[in-house]
Amino acid sequence: MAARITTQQKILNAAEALFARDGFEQTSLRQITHEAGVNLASVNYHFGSKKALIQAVIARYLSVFMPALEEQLKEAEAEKDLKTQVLFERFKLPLAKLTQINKRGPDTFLRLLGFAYSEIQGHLRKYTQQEYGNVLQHLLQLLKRTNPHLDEQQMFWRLHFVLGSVVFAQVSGQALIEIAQAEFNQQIGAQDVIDQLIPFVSGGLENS
Amino acid sequence: MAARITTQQKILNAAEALFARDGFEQTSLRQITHEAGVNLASVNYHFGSKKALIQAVIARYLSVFMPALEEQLKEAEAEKDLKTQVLFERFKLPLAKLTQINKRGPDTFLRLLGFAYSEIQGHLRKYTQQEYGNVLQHLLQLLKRTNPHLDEQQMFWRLHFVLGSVVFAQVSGQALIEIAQAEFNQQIGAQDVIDQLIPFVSGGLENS
DNA sequence: AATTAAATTAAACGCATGTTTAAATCATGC
DNA sequence: GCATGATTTAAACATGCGTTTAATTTAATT
Repeated sequence: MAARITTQQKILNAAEALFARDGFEQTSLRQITHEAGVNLASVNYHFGSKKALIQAVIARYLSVFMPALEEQLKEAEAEKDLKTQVLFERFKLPLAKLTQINKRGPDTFLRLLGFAYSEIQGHLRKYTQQEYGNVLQHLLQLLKRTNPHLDEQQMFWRLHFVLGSVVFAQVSGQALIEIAQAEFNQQIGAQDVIDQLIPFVSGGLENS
Repeated sequence: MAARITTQQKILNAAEALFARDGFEQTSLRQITHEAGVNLASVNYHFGSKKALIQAVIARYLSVFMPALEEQLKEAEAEKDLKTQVLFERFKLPLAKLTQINKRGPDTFLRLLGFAYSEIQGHLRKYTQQEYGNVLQHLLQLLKRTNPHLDEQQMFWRLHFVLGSVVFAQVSGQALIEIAQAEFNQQIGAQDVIDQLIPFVSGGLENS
């Protein structure tokens, strides 16, 4: 078959863009189907429900991101004097890989993640844990190695704080970028935010 | 007049509890009025709209918190060898003062703040800036003093990351607390989360 | 006690949402 | 080329929302 875009793909593409821009609850199926140029009922036909569509959108990104991250963690594992910040830097490549889904894939993914965490807390955590629990365990193990001074409980909380910072930076990101651009008179992109974020979360995680 | 609870207060009390638990958009006026034991229409009669009710709920907390914070900042100002972490510790007292509104006031306030930032971004920022801009400026000035190695732009981003961590910790807080309790077999409260959070945001902000 | 204003009430309005239905259209395999 | 299954379509459905209305009850004032 030719590279024709199916209805399912049209829906996924329109949905991820709108979800990333406005959030899951703020985006209606009517917006999505209008944007995709398909019939309203086709979402329920192809995906079953809005909730299932959300899951499908996120799953598409996780299926690219997570294996790439695991590969990076394997490499980090081999480093002899591993530092927290260097470890976090290794998130950049898997993130960049998401351009293969979408030109603005990295931004899209992080914003989806942000909304997913603030809107449908339980679901995503469970799904990620179940599907990619080993990758997250690997990350935790490496962080323990770079931060032997932190006990289990401290590590638990700080990891979630790190996640919170990332998520917040993306969800509020666009608004903040605009404020920053006005304030500092220079062009700022999502990548710059990541570069600012990494020393912050590294310092936060490491602090004794 | 006696200390009878007015309809307005009943609404405010029910609203803040439900808002803090489920978020602003997830909470309907029908829930609120049912919980408060008043008529549905009374919200619009006394407050004008749902949006105005949200603002009233938040304003009640800010009007207690912000002056108390300003007082703390004045004292910090006088310290001779001020550290970032010590500065952040000064948030604890103003937070604790919120028990005068509600026994669970500190928790409630932080969760409201979290939802406010993730749901109605623009509004709150503008309102806070307008009403308590001087307090926030004071905080910024003290942070610059404890972190002379950071330039304007770094400080801008890190301050927002700090805010993001706090907000996230509260919004996802209850879910995380339950996970933590199951994992570590001990009672954990919102105060413990704050205690974990302070070294994290301090370290993140300071990191060179 | 009568009058006037404030507050409460039940009901309905208008609108947007996710979902379902049933008919029409398309594609595919025999 | 026709029959069968998959897909698309327009319409309606059921529900929940914030808000408004108009009538009633309560409270305060004269």
